[in-house]
Amino acid sequence: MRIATWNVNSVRARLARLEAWLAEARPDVVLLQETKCQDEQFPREPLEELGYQIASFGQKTYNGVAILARQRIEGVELGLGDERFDAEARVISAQVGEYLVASVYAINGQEVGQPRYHDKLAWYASLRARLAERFPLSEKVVIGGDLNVTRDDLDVYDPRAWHEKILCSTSERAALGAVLELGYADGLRHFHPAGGVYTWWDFRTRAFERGNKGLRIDYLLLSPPALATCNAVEVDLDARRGAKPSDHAPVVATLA
DNA sequence: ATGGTGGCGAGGCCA
Repeated sequence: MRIATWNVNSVRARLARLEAWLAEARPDVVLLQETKCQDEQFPREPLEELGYQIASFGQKTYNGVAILARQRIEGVELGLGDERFDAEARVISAQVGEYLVASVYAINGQEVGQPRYHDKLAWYASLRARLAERFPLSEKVVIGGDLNVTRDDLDVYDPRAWHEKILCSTSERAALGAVLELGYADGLRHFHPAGGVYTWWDFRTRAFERGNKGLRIDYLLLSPPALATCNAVEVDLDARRGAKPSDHAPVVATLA
């Protein structure tokens, strides 16, 4: 069983890359973020032809999350159950076989201290409450997403440049830490404890091409039973190379 | 401090 998370930065703009990646990597479950389209615009047919069922929670222009799975997707739930945030399509969850999975796209926050930064911290508290209420840690839970926070400086190519900047501030890291403290393992860090493994590289500074000047802001969070069956978590850097990539690379967990 | 690129959708917003 392989479960992946990938911020594709528009599922329509990325369709050819997504199709090629699915055909080659053949993950069993894919948790997508930033699909950037309404559900009726979601390119279902070409992905169904590759053998995937689809559950999507989209909106016009921004955000959007989805679950692709090679087996039945059941019990789909949308949002956090929090009216302050559910106008934005940022969370979808479902049962896929023995796994309870969620695809999560955290608020970016724009800049430390800005209104959206405070929204982000409030959103994180809501996410934590939702997980505590609806995601039993005794189950095999896998939460994948662009969480838009580095866990610590091991996730930052240049910690001095990013010190207390957006994605790296102490309060954001504490908000993510409070989610992990529910009892989730940080899958990628678990298998790469030394850090230096990144998942996002800024287009604007050509941060990938200039030499892996990235951050790790994408996660696979594993409940204890999921961690117990997990053999590896890796970043697929090939998906960040070549023509028309997303600015994020997929993260893939291999589970027994 | 600013701007750099990319996506959406048709000018500016967001990342």
